[in-house]
Amino acid sequence: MSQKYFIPKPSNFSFDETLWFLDRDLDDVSHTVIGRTVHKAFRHKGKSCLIEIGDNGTDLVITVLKGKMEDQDFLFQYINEWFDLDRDIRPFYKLLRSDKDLAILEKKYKGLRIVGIPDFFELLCWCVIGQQINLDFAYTIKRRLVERFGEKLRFGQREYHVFPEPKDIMNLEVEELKAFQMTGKKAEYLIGIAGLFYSGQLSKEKISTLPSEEEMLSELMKVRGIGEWTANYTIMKGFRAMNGVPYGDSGVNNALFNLKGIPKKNNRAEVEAVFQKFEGWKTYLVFYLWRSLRNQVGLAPRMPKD
DNA sequence: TCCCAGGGGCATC
DNA sequence: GATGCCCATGGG
Repeated sequence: MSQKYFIPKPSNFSFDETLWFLDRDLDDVSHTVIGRTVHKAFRHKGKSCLIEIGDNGTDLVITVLKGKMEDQDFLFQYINEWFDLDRDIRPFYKLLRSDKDLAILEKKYKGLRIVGIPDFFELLCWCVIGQQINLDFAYTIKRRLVERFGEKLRFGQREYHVFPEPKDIMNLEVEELKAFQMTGKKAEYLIGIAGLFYSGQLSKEKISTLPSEEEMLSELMKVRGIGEWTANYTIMKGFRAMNGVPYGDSGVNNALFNLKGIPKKNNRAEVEAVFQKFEGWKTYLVFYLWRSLRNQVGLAPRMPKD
């Protein structure tokens, strides 16, 4: 008999939007969407397991498909962070309604919540890999890396992968990582970040205890390979920060061009002016703007030419 | 051929 | 602090 857990769904939460985001038309090795469920393999306290998350109407239903999950608190906390469940997002919708260009985001994507990346090491690796290249290519590189260095879990006909641990990356040579078609600099950053995690100089606990988002940003930006964009992306996706804005992000720029006609370049002041009205909910606005770039699964991004 | 992708480091002034 | 260049690859 497999273990099952239930987490009540909060109001203003759309599991379908969550699934849409996890799937999109991208090839993310970190999880697998099957029907109206998502499968994910991860490691906790040295043990690996595979879980399925589904929806019975009133609850999220978590089934442990393989391995054992003895730490229920960890599991619930993980899913809470992953799907941003314990947040009342009504104030965000109130702010959206106050902007005539953005009000449509509530109507179209009601119940969409931020989908995070709770594993801090995975998150930073993903940031570095994704810098400056298109998403399809970034997911391809990540898949190669995970399939090569991450633990494999087989269940049924499928093979799942756990993200590699710092010790699996820290002693690699730059040339080994360059073979995955990343730049030499990115290879250096990944190896360096893995070393910082292994030595304990960088950890989720350490960043979590900082008293403000500003201090998190400046601490993160001390790390080689982490600039303003990555630091903001990191506090958004890994620390549930509410005012992270990855300025310069092409997705944000494209969305604000589509919705508000704001230029895509040299637009810092105009972009800041939009976000200034969303104090306390800036991260949510970023996420909804990204959502607006794609319609449904399988459809190409909607990005008008200049 | 050129520019852009969910950038960042570095040299140079 | 701002500016320009480099990195590597795929797609338009």
